[in-house]
Amino acid sequence: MKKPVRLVDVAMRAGVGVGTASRVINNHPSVKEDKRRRVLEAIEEMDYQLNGIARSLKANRTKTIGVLIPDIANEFYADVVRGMEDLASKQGYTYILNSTDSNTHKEKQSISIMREKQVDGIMVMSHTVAPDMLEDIQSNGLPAVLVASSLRHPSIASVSINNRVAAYDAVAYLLELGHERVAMVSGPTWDQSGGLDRLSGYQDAMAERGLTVPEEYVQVGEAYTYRIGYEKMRRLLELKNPPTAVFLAGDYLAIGGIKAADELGVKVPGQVAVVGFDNLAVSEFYAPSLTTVNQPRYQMGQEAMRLLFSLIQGEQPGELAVVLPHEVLRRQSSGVCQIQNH
Amino acid sequence: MKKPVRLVDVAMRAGVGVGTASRVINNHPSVKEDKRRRVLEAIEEMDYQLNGIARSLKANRTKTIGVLIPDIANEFYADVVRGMEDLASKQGYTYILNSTDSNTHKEKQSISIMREKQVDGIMVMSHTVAPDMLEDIQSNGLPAVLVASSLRHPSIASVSINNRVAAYDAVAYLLELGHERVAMVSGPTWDQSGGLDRLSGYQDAMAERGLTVPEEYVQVGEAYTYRIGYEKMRRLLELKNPPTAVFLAGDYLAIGGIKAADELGVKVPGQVAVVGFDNLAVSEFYAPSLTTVNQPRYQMGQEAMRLLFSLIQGEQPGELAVVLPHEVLRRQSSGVCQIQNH
DNA sequence: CTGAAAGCGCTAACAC
DNA sequence: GTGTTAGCGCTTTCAG
Repeated sequence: MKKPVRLVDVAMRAGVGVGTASRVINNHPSVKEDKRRRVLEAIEEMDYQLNGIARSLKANRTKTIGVLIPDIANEFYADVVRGMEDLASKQGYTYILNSTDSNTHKEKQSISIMREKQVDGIMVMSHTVAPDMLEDIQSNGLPAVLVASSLRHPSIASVSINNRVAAYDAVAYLLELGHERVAMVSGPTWDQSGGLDRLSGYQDAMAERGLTVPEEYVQVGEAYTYRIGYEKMRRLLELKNPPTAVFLAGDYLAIGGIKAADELGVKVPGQVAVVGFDNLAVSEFYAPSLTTVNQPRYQMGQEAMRLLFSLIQGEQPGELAVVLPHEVLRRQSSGVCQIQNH
Repeated sequence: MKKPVRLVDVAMRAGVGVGTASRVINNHPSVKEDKRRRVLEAIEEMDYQLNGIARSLKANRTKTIGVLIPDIANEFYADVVRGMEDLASKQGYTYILNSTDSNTHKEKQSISIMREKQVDGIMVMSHTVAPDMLEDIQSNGLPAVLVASSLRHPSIASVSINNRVAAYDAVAYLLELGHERVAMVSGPTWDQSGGLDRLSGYQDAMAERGLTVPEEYVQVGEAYTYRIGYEKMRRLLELKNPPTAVFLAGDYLAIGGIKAADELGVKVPGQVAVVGFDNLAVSEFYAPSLTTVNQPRYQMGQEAMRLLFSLIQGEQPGELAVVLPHEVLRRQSSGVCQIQNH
């Protein structure tokens, strides 16, 4: 563990001043060619590694983004993060991640840590942050972008899909197929995850067709997990008057639901049609493959990063609230049993 | 965007010197109670936020860990990372993540960036890093831990399972069930992902029973994806003499494989038994539920972080190469069709 | 117990 | 063009 080489050491070896050495590593044009070469050689010989912390202190800029996320182990968010990362690293930025488990306390703490680490901007996917928390962040000069959240605020940048319309489209598709007894397993309706929007979309589609929804046809899930999908679906299928189609507001829910049907001996899509939401990778490979609503996750991440960069650079972004297109992907679980060719 | 409050500002307001203010925020006992209170009040009133960059520069420590990972969007790695994160944040550490796509160039670049950002230690899950790269890192005084890698080196800390034995156990289970025509879809055998070990485990189990393995029974996958599992399985099932059981070295592979069987009208487990590897969340909810080998991913992450912390603190860890236990989870896809109660 | 001051490694303004 | 130097915000001796 030898002590690290500093820029002064390099300059000394190259026989120049630190200023010149600094100019070389920052590509300032005004350095004579031979000196530049000598500095570069010294860097090479001494295996010099720039200290980014010192640079950041001086520049008051860390080239680091803070990302607040409910849970990195959730594929949906992980995909969004990957989109962010790919764009960020292209610009020389890194990010620090914090799984908040949708826990307001952890969120506050994370934001505080990110502030302490002097991140240049914040991505908020955690869906229990209060708007005033964001206001607070922004007013402290820290750019922020809301991602995949249904929270709306005139002065806060955001990237998402239109959850209400997406859910509406999914349910409309089931109705087109001729179903009338369509039930829904929603996600949480009390946070900003879009659960409430999706529920509204469902209700709108039903109402528009003049279909009344029995109370027990709406099962509100506490989270978007396999297990909850399993449990809620089980409850629906054991009704005296079970639905012929179920829209589940997440693919994890939908897969858990199909599993429940499978165990009860209820055929999907034969006896009950199933539509999910998100288009996670597995949905294509589940048996039956899952009809679902695609959210462009990777693209959301990229778009959000683009937005955040313009905010960081003090530009006025063209559109503050970016809404990306969704798409209903028709696969086996909803009943049009076209076997796809992989 | 008002300019941030510094510690001097706080000290001034509290009517003390910066030194004293610094002692207060660092909980030094030697500060008179009234001054401490005044400083704390000033901090509160001015909404002071410590500048961690300045602190890090002085302390030569960032409380940040660098994590090299093939792809954060892969559930396996994401789960490990979650384990790391939970332990790290408990100790006040954050982490920066880099998806390397098992690309040596990106790995080198990531390591360089992490060095520049002065991380206190590195987690390596990326499985194409060369041992000498790690040596190099360590000799520069940067502690590193290899996670879920089959790379072995006497002086490098690591956390993993025994992939060879785990695969052996999985195949042995199929053989116990009476299968003799057992095929395998492996992962990459040329990197350090454990693909080669798992293949060896399979071969050992077969050889031990005196079973010869037809060449076409071993399908080497280029990655652990659904699609590759699908393709390789299809190839196996279309053999003139197809296997009665298939061990696929990852759950994504296995699910893709079951999908292929489903499309070919081959019943799982009726006509072909399937065993996967990893025990990803979906494996329990696939229909049929997937018999698989559990890797304690979350725990691996925690264990690795524990190891890295002791390295960072300059301690001699008890065991440099931690091997965690695996477990064969018997579910539906291998043929013992016990319906589990969820 | 506490204030003053040096210094972490870098960049940029200033002088030559 | 290039060397010198101040200073980013903090911690930590060193005096007192």
